[in-house]
Amino acid sequence: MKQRSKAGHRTPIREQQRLDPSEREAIIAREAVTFFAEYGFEGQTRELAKRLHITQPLLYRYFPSKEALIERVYQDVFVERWKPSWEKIITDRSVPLKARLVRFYREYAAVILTYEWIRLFMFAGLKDLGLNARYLKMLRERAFEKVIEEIRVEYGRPSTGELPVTDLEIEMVWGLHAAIFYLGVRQFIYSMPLETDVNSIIDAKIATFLNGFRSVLPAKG
Amino acid sequence: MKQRSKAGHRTPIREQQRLDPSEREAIIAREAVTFFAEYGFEGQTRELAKRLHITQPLLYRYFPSKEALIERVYQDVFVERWKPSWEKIITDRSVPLKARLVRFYREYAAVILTYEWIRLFMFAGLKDLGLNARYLKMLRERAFEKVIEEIRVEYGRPSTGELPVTDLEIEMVWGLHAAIFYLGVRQFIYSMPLETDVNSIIDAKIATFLNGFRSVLPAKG
DNA sequence: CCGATAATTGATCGATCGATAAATAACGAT
DNA sequence: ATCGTTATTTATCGATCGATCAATTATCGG
Repeated sequence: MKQRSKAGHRTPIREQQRLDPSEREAIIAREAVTFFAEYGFEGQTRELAKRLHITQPLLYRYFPSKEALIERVYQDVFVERWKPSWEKIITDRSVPLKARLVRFYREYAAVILTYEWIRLFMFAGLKDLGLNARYLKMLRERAFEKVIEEIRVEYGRPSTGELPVTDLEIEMVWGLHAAIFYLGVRQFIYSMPLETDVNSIIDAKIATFLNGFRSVLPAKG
Repeated sequence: MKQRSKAGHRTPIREQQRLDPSEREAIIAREAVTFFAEYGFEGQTRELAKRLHITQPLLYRYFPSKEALIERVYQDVFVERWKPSWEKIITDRSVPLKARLVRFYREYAAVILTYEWIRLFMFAGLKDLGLNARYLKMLRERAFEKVIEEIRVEYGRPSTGELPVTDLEIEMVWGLHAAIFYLGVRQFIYSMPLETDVNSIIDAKIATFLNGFRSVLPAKG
């Protein structure tokens, strides 16, 4: 009782049937991102195949196992979406510090405050795997510590090379990160629409962040 | 190949066997909390039974379905652990405002910053169900709006009865809540131990929160 | 138009899940 | 002691899961 074409005869309607392997693989990976973001990693491969209008065994021609497909999702979302240019934005001292932070956090927020990113990151964390710890370690090294260094320089304090980042300083940065991340949690996990513009909130948070940071800065060297 | 008693003969060791239904039910519910917090709601009933040293069908004598058991977990964690005294703490004007907030948020944090609470709340959110939205609606009415009202009074502004809570004000409270909640996420979802004392962080957050709140207060009435 | 290649499907396996019913055995009352 | 109640276990069902393999058919070069 198939209905490949409407009236039994061949229809001119283009129903793409056989695709190039590379194209099919990309389509599967793309759909897997939104699928696992919605249902979690226990989402069934049959359901994913249904969304793709293909049969479930076809998935296994392109990915050796469900776990391999999930790894691909991790790669596409958490690795590929990281912009190396962010690190340049933070350290570009031809731009005023506050403007740099605003630009970085706005761009970063635009990437992570999506249905896929937030939910997949949370699903991964609850499943453990250490993926989150690895990602946040990178985030700390490539972004957070640079932010602290730039603030130190701005206020004429010793470099993080001389005096390592303090617990209080890193905690301040975590607090800012928490505020932004939580906007995504409210939207995409709690299903509570935000009543205020995200960029406005970010700007305000950065302002109070910079203000509060002065009280945790190490003494002048 | 059972080993009910060590050497085949009846041992004097007290191996509680038959329990009062009320007691057994309580034990099951208690273990279900930590079990589902660890594995999520897709955790298998057979695994839960193994932890309880009982057989899986016994669970169905006390709970008609797995879903009913999960509902019980929600009740025990998100409803039973709410302390009505918190609302009194916030509104007790014989105590200075800042001291009230510190006390409330410390006590509240002590309840929600646990492995069970944080993870179950997140699992529930990802599964939807509307539980989170319901809980946060209650949190907003019973706590957040009271906090705002007290700050309004402190600074001689119109009551929330006259002038409803503004988006900016509620956003400030969300920010404070986010900072505290995220401490739990870091610990119990990302498995990243905190390097700073929680109460110290809360105190600091409240200080900057109160400071920042003045800039979003409505004009004097 | 034809034949080879391979993308896709149909059929199915083995394990695992929530749930049910009947059998067993622990405990209190008499 | 023994008898009835019922907490608990044993056995099992039906559905569903990830995964495998052989059959099918769309597509392209000649």
